[in-house]
Formats: sequence, structure tokens, C-alpha cells
Amino acid sequence: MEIEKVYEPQRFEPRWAQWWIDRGFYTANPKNPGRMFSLVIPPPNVTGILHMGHMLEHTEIDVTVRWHRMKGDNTLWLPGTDHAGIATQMVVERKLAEEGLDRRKLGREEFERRIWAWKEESGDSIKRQMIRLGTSCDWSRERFTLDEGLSRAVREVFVRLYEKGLIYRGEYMVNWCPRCQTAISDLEVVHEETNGHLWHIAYPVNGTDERLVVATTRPETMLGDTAVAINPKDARYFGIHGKTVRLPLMDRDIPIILDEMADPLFGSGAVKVTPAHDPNDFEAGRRHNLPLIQVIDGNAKMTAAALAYAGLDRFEARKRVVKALQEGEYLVKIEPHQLSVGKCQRCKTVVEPLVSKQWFVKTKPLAEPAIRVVEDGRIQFVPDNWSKTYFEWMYNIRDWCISRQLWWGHRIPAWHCAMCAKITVAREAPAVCRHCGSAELAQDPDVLDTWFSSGLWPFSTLGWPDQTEDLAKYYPTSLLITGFDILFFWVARMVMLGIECMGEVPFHQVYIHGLVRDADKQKMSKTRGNVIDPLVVTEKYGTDAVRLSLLLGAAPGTDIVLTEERMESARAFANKIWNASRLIFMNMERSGVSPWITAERDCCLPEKDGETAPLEDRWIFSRLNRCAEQVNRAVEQHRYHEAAQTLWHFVWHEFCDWYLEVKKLRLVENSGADVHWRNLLTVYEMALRLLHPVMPFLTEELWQRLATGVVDRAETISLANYPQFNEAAVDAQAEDEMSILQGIVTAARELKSDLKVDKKTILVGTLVLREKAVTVGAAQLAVIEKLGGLKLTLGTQAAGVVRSSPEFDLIVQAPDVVAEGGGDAQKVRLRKENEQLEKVISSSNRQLGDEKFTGRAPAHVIDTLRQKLAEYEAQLRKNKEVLGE
RNA sequence: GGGCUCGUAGCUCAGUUGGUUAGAGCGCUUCCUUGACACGGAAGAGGUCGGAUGUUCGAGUCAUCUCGAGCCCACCA
Repeated sequence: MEIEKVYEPQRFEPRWAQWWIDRGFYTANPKNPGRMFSLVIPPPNVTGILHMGHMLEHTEIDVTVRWHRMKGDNTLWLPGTDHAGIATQMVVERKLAEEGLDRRKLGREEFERRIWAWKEESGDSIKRQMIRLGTSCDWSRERFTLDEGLSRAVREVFVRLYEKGLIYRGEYMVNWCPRCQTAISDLEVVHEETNGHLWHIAYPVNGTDERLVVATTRPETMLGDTAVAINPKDARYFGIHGKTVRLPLMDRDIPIILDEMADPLFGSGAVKVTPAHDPNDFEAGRRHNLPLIQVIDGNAKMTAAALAYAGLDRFEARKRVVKALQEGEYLVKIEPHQLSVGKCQRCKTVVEPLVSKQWFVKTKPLAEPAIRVVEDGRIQFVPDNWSKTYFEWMYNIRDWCISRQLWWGHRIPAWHCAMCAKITVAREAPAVCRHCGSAELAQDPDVLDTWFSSGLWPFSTLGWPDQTEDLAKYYPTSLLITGFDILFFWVARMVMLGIECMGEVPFHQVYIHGLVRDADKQKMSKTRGNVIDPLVVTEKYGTDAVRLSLLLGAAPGTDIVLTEERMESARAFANKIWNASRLIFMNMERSGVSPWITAERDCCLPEKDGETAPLEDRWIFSRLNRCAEQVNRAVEQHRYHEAAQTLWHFVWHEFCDWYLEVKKLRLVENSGADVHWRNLLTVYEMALRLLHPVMPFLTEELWQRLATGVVDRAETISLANYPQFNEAAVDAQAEDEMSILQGIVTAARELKSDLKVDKKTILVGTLVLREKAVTVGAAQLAVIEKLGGLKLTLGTQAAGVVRSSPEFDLIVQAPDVVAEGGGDAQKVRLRKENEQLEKVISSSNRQLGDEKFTGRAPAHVIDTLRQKLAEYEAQLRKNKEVLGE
């Protein structure tokens, strides 16, 4: 049982990580027995390396997955990556720019080749990283959204939806990013509050002396105005109904239209209408059959239609238009105005609303069943309040623009005919046009929104549209663990498309985790420069410590503040386990105990040693049982912080601080004959198993050492049984007795501390035990003496400094220190304690004397209060006795 | 404009369905280099739970209002 002196996780973590993969322990088999548990990874983008948010997500998933696997479930965790269309294309374009190249120069084919090369590289490093972090997924089932199989699924879904009329192509107003040169969906536009202006412009009303004042935040768009709207009920303007206005700068006459869109209470009550550059105006234009004059193009430059302003950038044009309006005395007012400006999520360029021909998914029919499955509980959100957010979005859902003018992604399976100009949509490239038979077909150049393929992930990865064994076994998946930032982008789309394509929800439960933040609660981001690289801290503190520090902060519904201090303390815990193991292993060797692993699967009672098992064994087995109960429940409910805290407390403050301390005494006394190794090793081994999902590396390392040479066991701790709570293993009596023993030891330490005695001074004392404590009696006296640092005799009252409880009197004979006033600290302590006791006692008495309380409170509440009151009173009496009051 | 979350010890946070001297980690004070561990051990100090009102026998835990912080959604020119 060799064990290195220092805990150095770097030495063994990479080895186990690789071994787990090499041995294929986590390869799922649909034919295996056990309850099914399946989960697909939220595929990381192949844009770069994984960050702390991924590590948190993967750690929570891994804990859950390892736990299910150890419980004997038929478990699948399917890994993979997302091609992340626009994001990846941007990364590669940026790299090209560094080489002085751009994608247009390279051409589509060569550009795609470059991105694939990048993808291979990035995908590999993501996989390496995940393996290093201990993720126990099934790499034999790894998928990528652009794989042939998944691409086939994408085409299949596209064709089906098209044929059902749920995908259509049309000319509508879309969000256009002039930098990315593509349309983007509403979700990809982020709104930023900006301090802008409201320009009030006067349009002369033809045939009158009046001028109609309109207000706008974008004066440059007036060049494309094709009407001015007023509210039909607005009395101020009854006189100009049916007239036209003269558009300044352009010298065009445009009609005054009557439309509810004009709010009489806003500004002058008149609105300029620019159908080509504003979504509202676009709709108004349709209602009133207005012409569309596009004055801004896809590059955000003014078009020829902008006449004198043609070729200018939109913001430069704004300045010039304002200046010209001022000069022509059309500008009546400029006021500061706060507005929210839509920007491209990826590059932060101000989005330009433009009319263009795009592909859309009709979402209303898909949203209805997607709402129902959450309402009726077929999909459950944890924490539950996220379902409200989900509903909110689903109720107000709008059609989804799915075409992107990019080169990286799934090419839209639609072919345009050069002869008849009609479209043929097909699963595979058609030879001839479906409408006219012409062979002059060209595939639509656009690709699909990256979320279209991610939306199919839970079933496309399992082989759909083929009816595979995996699909039959593992769909619907059991659980999805992801972040709220992609609730609409991804989760909502998966629900809609899962139900549509499979007729069944894609997962039964969605656990939404928090955000990883830095010490100042700031979001971690590259631009802020506050990112913690998982590989760096993993190397520094060990993966187990980082995992643990993440989990300890992972309370549902809260963000996770991650600091290196936390990782240090988590490492201290790992170090504690390591050293406790050293104690055990070294003494096994010294005592000639051979490696041994218990055959017990679940929590059990200790083996007896004669009449009964030693108190510390009975106690720790009962505590282990309680710990298992709590940890199992906590993981089940995604209360990862609670699972981690429970394990921490059990291992450190019960197993190490008390149990092993007692065992150490047994080791030196009676030549170690009273240790009862089988009990010690059983609880140790079960503790390792309980810890394994949280700290896989450390536990595997120690477990393998413990199991050296043991035949007929699991090959890895990750496939050993997860200990379950066992009603029969509760030992309340042992817990009571142990707590009395702990009370006596603590009392002894208190006295020593209050008397300020040197540790070398062995105090002589007397212990008087009362009925309840009899079983602790003589058998445990040596333990109390050693742990308390006293030399005790039992049973005879004597003079000295006293610490009393209803169970015992501990009397220390220390005439010297008492004479020097050393007992004062003890008196201060007792008086303070009495103050508190008196407070609680009086309030308890008040309640028990109140008929309203005794009449309405449940019996058990009253009982425990009475019981506690009796204990407080007994303690108060003892303290007063000691103080001589 | 609508929706959501948070405000508990110096710091970061727990506190499951309301139930009885309010918990943890880090930090702090004092003592201890005891052959597993100073990444350790022991004993302590320190909150009345943002504020107000209410419901209740009983509220950190529910309701209303209020102050403060943050997030999400939204086509208010």
C-alpha cells in the first residue's frame, strides 16, 4: 500500500482520464438492462476552446450521468459539437484577414475547405479538453451538426416542413447585418439603450400654408419616405385628410394617409412612413399599397435612389441630411431621446432593417403543441420559474427567418430553375426542374440558421430519420442541462421540432444552470479579460478541486461566483481525503491488513465485535447512511451544491475529525487489536463511492489502490454501485451515545482552553455520568481522555472547575490555575450561556402558556418544544449549580 | 411597457413544503510544528435575516407596498 506523501492530482488525473476512454466504460448499449437514462450534450461551438461555463455545465452533467451509471441505469451521454455557422465563419474570416485574404478572393469551395480544417483542429481540442476534465461521455457516438447523417436529417426536416407549408420563402423585412452581409433572426439582434435624438421635421402640406411636423430618430430614412401617417381620429388634422405633402430635399409629393399607427399623444401625432427601412412602416406600406423606396443598401451605404446622398455611409448621410434640413429651415426641433438600437449579436454592428427574399419557418402551429407539453408537465423546467419565460416567448412567437447569406452551414435544399424560375425543394439534388423539366438548376446559395440543425440534435444524433435501435431506446432523452441564454435559440426550437418530427418531446426535464462569474460578480468574457481558463486552473488545483468548487456554488437558480480562493479550499478538501487515505493505507501495511473491498452495495450495519460493534463504527455507519440519503436526493433534484456540501461535511467533520481520530487511538492501544479493519474499510470504500461523481479522479486513484489484487470486483469505481439509503442501517442509539461522547470531549477542550493550560499539562479530573450516558461509560473513557487531553477517573464527585450538562459533570482539579483566576473565563462562558438559555426558556414558557398556541399548533411541535424546554432548564440548573448561584 | 431574479455574519453564499437559542466556506482572534494532513487541529468573536405593513398560535421562509442591484422580452415614431 504505497502512497505518495503529497497530493499531486496532476500525476494521476490525465492517466485515469485516458484509461476511462480507452477501456470504453462509458459506451452505451441499448441492449443493456437497467432503467434508461439518456442525455445529449449541448454541443459546444467549434469556434475555439471551452470556457468555465462549459466546465460548469459539463461537471453538472457528469455528476448526474456518473450517478445514474453507478445506480445501474442504462446510461447514455452523447457528446458532439456544433458548426455554429455565423460565429465560426467570422473566426475563420478574421484569421484570413490576418493573412491579407478574404473569403471572396478564395472562393466558396476553398473557403469551406479552410473552415473544415479549422473545425478539425478546434473540434479535436474541445474533445481533448473534455476528456481531461473527466467527462464520462460516449465518444463512440460523437456527432457534429454537419455530419452526413445529421445533414440528411436537416434536409429531411426542411422538405417535410416545406411540403406541409410550414416553411415558405418570401420578401419581407428582415434584420440585416451590413458587416456580416447576411440576414439574421430577431433573436440574433441585441438591443442596446442609446442616447440619441429626436429630430422634428416639417413637411409642407401641398395646397396650404401648413406644415406637418414629423419626428424621427433616423432622419436619413426620410429620403425614402412614401407617406406621412396621421390618426384618423386626430381632430387637429381633419382639414388635411386626402392631401399630399412635399418631401423636403427630395422634391417628391407623398400622400397623407390615415392609420392607427400614428399615436396622437406622441410628438405632433404625425409619423413619416418609410416602408423600405422600418418594420412598422413596412406593414403600413402593405396596408396602404405604398411604394418601397430603398435608400440604404446591404452595405449600409445610400443607394442611387438617395440622389445627392448616393454612395454615402448611412451615418454620414444622416449628418448631411440634418444639415440640409437645417439650411432649408425644415428642422423645427432637436431633442435628446433615448432609444434602443438593434445590433448584431455577433459583431455589434447596427442592424439595418431591409426588405429581402428569405426563407421562413411558420412558427405558430409548431408553438402550440410546444406550449401544451410544458403546461401538462411532459416537460418540466428546473427551476420551475423558467417555464414562465418559456411561455412568454412562445405565446408571442414570430416567424423564424432561417436563411443566411453565409458559406458555412447546411445549404438550403432548394434548387432554382433558370428556365421557369420556379423552385424545386428536394432531399437530394434533383436532375431536372419539377415544374418544367429543365436541367438548368442551381442550388440556392444560402445556408440555414445554425439553430435549425441544433434544433434536431436530440434525435438527429441518434440516427433519425432511420429507425435505429439507439433512437428507439434513448429518445425521448431524460434530461437536458443547459444555460438560460439559449432557452429560445435552442431549447424552444428543440421542443417544437422534436414534437413535429418525432411526435414526442425531446426531453422530459430541463435543468437550467447559472452563469459563472468572477470575484466581482462580473460575467466572464474575453473582452473583460477576466476569464479563467479551465485547463490552467485544472493543472494548478486539480480537476477534482475545480469541479468541487463549481458544484459547491451551484445552487439552483443562482449564478456561480468562482474565485481561486474557492479552488484552494476545494483542493484542501481533496488533500484532506488524500491524507486520511495515507493514514489508512500506512496502518494497513503496518498492521498487515490486505487490500479488501466490501461486498456491500448499499449502506449497512457494521460487523459486530463480540456482543456489539464498537460505538464509533455503529455511529459512522449510521452517519454514512444519512449522508447517502441526502446525497442521492440532492443529485436527483439537481441540488448539486447540497450534494457537495453534504459529502464535505461527512468526510471531513465526521469521518476524519471523529471517526479516524478514534481509530487512531485504537491503533496504538492494545496493539491495534480493537481497530476492526473491516468496518473501517467498508465505510471508507463506500465514502469513496459516494464521492466519485463529484471527484472522479481522486476516488478512482484511491479506490484502485485499495482494490489492488482484489478479484471479483468492478473494474473501475465508476461502474461500482452507488450506495443507497437503508432504513435498517439507521442507528439512533449510536448517534445519541456518540453525541454525548462528543459533548464530553468538547467540554474537556473548552475547559482546557478557558483555563489556558498548556497542552503538555495533563489535567486530572473526574467524570460523573448520569443514566443516559451509562453505555458510554468505562468503555469509552480512554477515548475521551485522549481526545480531550485529560487524565480522568470515573464517578466520584470532587472539587474543581466544573463543566456540566444533564448527561455528565466534568470536574477538573486544577488548583493552580484556578487560584490565578484561570476559572474566570469559564464563569464568563457560563453566564453568557445562561443569558441565552433564560431568553429561550422564557419565550418557550410564554408560548406553552398561551392557549392559542397549545390549541392550534400540531402536537409534535408542542412536544419538541416541551422536550427542548426541559433540556434548557436542566442545563440552566447545572450551570447555576456550578456557578454557585 | 411586460416578465423574472436577488438583497441573510467583514466577503461569497446556503437555508426543500412557515415551527423555535439562524448555517457553511473564506477572512479574523487565541492556542497547538501530536509520526495522515499547517492544503492541518482545538477553542472563539461576528448576522435578527434591505425597510414597512399584514396573514398566522408561530415568518428569514407567505402576501401587499417600498428602497436598492441585476437580467430577459417588446415593431413607442
